[in-house]
Amino acid sequence: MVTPVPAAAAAHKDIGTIERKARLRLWIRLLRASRFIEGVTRERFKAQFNMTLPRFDVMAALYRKPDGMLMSEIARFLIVSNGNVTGIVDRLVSEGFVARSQRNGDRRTSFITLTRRGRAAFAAMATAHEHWIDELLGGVSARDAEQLSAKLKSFRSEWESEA
Amino acid sequence: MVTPVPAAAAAHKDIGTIERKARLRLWIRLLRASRFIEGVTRERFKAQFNMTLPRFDVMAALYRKPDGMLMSEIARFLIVSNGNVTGIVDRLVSEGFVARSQRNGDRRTSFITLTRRGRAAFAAMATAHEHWIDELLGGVSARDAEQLSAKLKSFRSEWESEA
DNA sequence: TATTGAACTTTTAAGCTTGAAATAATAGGC
DNA sequence: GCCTATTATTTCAAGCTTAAAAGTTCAATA
Repeated sequence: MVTPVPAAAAAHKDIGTIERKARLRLWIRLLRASRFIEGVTRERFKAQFNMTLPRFDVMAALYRKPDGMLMSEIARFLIVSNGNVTGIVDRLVSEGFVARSQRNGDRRTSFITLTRRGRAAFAAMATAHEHWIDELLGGVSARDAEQLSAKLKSFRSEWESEA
Repeated sequence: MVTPVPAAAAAHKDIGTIERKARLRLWIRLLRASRFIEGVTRERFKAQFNMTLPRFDVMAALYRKPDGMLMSEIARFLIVSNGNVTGIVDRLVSEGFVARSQRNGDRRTSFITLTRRGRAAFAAMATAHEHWIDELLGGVSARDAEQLSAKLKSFRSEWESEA
């Protein structure tokens, strides 16, 4: 006959299940926080700079690489599809923020670069953006932010090496 | 004349700037991790269940509320626009996973509920989803996950109360 | 050099997303 | 009972996103 042990009720769920639920909860909260922050920044980019998040992201990627990037490099860096980048770069070109420059030797590809105007516009937006994020993440101490960043960095590189 | 003090070069940036940069770095890493995880889960939902992430999200919201939700409640819970939910619920209705039921007394609104079929489909998908997230967040210990969840929870509620 | 396969990009269709405008119904004040 | 403001939803246009297909160019090799 089985003797009931009320205090051990939690043991009905094994350790794996408890861990799994904890990670799922974390994922849901991460997602909600991301959506919230993206919503706020999207609105402000639109209102103050007439800019969208995807275009800002592409400009941010290009800002780090004065010599330019290939379309596929931008896509990989931003973790989006190639076809996606085509449309966004098209719009940035028509706005005069980026340029496609011919690459001698390979006519399949071109280097995408920020124009002078694009660099200036990005610098202004990036400053504002940095302050918005600082405001929105104000509840996170610099120390926590560093620790968490490091954790996320290793998480990413683990996966990237497999893929 | 200013005496150079090489060892104190970092002091040129004040504390505020350092904190701001740390939070920005955190945000960028959060965003990249989210995109990566969403990419993996999107593929698997499509391949294994012919389901999209937004539809799964709506079903997850409804699963918690057997009595149903208003369109605007779903939108608020998922942090998306009202118009967005209309299209997603339309498709879920046509797939037989959710139903709109008349609400006596207010003809503007209806309660959205999961159908029996929707509940069964969701239960299967949710189990798979939970395991995918567990796998993808395997590098995060249950303890870390709990701590971080708590941090994110308070972050959200601070903001929600202001908005 | 002709062919074949790989690399890179664009196009396409379907679906997601937003913000704003349009619709519809309710509630409250007169 | 009307008028008005409010509430809730849908529609719409523009843009974002993906996966798959198609297009273009290059590189290797027979």
